[in-house]
Amino acid sequence: MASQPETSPYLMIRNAIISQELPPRAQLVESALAKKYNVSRTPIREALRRLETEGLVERYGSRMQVREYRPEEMLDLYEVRTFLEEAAAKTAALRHTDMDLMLIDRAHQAMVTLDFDAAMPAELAAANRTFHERIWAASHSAALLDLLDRILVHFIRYPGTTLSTRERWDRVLKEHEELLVAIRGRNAEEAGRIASAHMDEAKNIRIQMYIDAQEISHPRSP
Amino acid sequence: MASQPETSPYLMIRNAIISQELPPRAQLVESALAKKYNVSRTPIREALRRLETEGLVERYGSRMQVREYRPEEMLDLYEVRTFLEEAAAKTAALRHTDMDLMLIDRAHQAMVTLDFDAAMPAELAAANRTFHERIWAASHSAALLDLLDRILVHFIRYPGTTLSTRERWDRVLKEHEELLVAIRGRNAEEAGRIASAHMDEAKNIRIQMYIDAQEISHPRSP
DNA sequence: TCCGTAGAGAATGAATACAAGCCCGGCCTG
DNA sequence: CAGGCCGGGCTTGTATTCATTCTCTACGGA
Repeated sequence: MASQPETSPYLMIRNAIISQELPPRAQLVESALAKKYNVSRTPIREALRRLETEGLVERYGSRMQVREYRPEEMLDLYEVRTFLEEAAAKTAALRHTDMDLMLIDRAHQAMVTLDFDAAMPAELAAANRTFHERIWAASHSAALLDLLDRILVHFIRYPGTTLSTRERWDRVLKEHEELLVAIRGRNAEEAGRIASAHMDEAKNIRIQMYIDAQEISHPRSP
Repeated sequence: MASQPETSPYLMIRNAIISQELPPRAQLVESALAKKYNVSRTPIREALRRLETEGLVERYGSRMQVREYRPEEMLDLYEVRTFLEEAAAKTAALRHTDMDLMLIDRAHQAMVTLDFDAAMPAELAAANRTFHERIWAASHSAALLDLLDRILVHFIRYPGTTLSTRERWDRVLKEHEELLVAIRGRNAEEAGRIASAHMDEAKNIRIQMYIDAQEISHPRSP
């Protein structure tokens, strides 16, 4: 099976979790993983510990398994992310340099010129992610970046994107534009307000996606 | 030297860093630490990795050393903590249960009845910490608690407390009282505003403490 | 038939052994 | 004398072996 040690066990296990090859509640047995990835237990242990501190893996006693999210955790994650995005927008408004503005603007222009119909969903998501990343960077706060990294790890486990309709995409562009203007004008309160509302929308779409998924798997009326 | 394996190498190294026994930029050599704590390199490695993800230890190439904070990082940490405390207060206002309120109130009463002059600074700090922890708990957000844990790790490395004068202590009590009222009234915006202002004060005191320390070690006029 | 216990097996935790890379110092040459 | 190259030792990374704990199963007795 897997034989070339191209990447670290950490990344391989991480990818296996994200791709659901290792589904939630899957048992993570060191010796089995060691055999699968053709390394000894030592690097596997290290990878599992790291994944544990990231929160992708959980221990029950001494056994470890892939962490399973409950629906209400998704809500928590979105709410906390909303607070962090608000904080990043406020701080970016106060601390940004001209170079930061240029980078944010470029990311914004890249989104504007993207052809929604021709682009893959992953491309849309990546462009959107870049825009947000550049705002985080403009906050020049290592502590804030650290927390954002930590919280965003959990988002990669949710499939799909909240940018799937043209209507939503256009609204995102508009809100990004407003956010950019507020940051450029060093209007921290306004930037924070816009960022917060922006994330709230994403949260609501996510909730709707979840409800729809539930309806499909457990239809109320046949 | 250190011979009884009472606690984990992780905690022992951590304490050594906090107590400055291992000062900033101290080289962390696995074999040396293993010998010092009478364990093999394996648990030492594990401890170092964990401390690395916590941000207390940093790697330069493959070598590891105790992380050194620059003054502006302290500011970042306080600002981010302020955002998180604001978020926790807002969320606690919305989500608290009656039990949460009782616990917060008890922590508050414990602070009120503490005799400022008789108490040790560590006692004052601990009582204050408990009050804040109960508010975090009342947010019922695991994600928020996780981020608070992560950011607060860095605060333990700063010596002293911002509660050293009676005037400050009384003001803290007053603000806690207001915060408690806002949370009880489920007034999220007000609670967030109070918590934010409360942390801003602590930040400013911290900055003043830093300036004073600088003045002493590098006096401007002899 | 069900409960309790004992034992075997497997999993993690720790220690030791082995491999590879890096840095530093000394030596040699231009 | 200066600069570059080579070698040795130290440090981290990985593998392997040993110890301990925990669970699951099977058997025996009430």
